[in-house]
Amino acid sequence: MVPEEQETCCRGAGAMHGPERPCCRRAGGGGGGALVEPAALAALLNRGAHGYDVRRAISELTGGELEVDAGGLYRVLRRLEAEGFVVSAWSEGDSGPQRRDYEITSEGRELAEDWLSHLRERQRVAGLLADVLSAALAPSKV
Amino acid sequence: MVPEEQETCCRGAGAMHGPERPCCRRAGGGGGGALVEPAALAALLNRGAHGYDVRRAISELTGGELEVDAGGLYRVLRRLEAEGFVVSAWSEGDSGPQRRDYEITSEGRELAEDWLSHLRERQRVAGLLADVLSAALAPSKV
DNA sequence: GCCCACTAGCTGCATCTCGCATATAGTGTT
DNA sequence: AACACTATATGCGAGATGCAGCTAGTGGGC
Repeated sequence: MVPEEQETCCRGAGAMHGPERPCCRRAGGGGGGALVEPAALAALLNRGAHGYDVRRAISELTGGELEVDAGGLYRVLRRLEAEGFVVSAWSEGDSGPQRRDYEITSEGRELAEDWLSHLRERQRVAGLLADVLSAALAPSKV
Repeated sequence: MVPEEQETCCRGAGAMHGPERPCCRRAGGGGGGALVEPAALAALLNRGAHGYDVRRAISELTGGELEVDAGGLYRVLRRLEAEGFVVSAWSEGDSGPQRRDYEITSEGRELAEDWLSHLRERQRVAGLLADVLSAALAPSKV
């Protein structure tokens, strides 16, 4: 992993650098849409883990393209638990800082399926709009 | 008065149906990411028009898949003007309610190009995450 | 005359996600 | 002791969106 070229305007879900173009700047909030929650679910589908590990898993599963904020991830995990999509328990006996082990529930699995279709839909709409934009930018090149 | 049929979840940013799943519910804010601005730019690239017409144009260009909120659209247009990406003028002489005609500037065209690559990137990331989710959901079906 | 629908523009308000900074602990290293 | 790394968590502000509501002009039905 050699991230020398950080051209990616949306490294995480909206990291940017150039204060020039608002198009990128506007990725601040929901810029790319909700990504952390589905990413966390995907990581937990593979295997139960604690938050810090989930973060690493997300990075690995996506080839380092999705680096989620740790704070945000913990928030998402707590919320998912409050809504019954994951369960957690303090992992005891280990040395080191306390860890909270998460596991996905059957409801969480259903939620992941919903996310899947949702993401496909989002992908489709983004492509559709991109095509429209592309056509509008180069009408002569039809 | 609680609206019984709240089908609307992400009608604009990605049509959905299930009212239960928070995956859809969370489309409230940045749910599908910024779409109104690029859509407005695409509409104005085709031809200058007033806001209400831009809204119709967006709907038509996307085959009715993207129905943006009128209020939000006006807000976006005003902001785009404040930043120099479009210009507007009150259209006079017409009967009926006052209309503000918008036209895209050369800077707006550049912005649209940025949006294009941004959308392609977003499309790619959404697809990537969808693939990861898909693989995690059906590991046996490799 | 009165009410309503449609076009047209605009403003609040609530909600959601995200990134960055910061606080807390425990453990191991220098 | 100071520092780095793991691990969890909270505070704060920014952006984008949807919904409801307000102003105004025009025209149609009762």
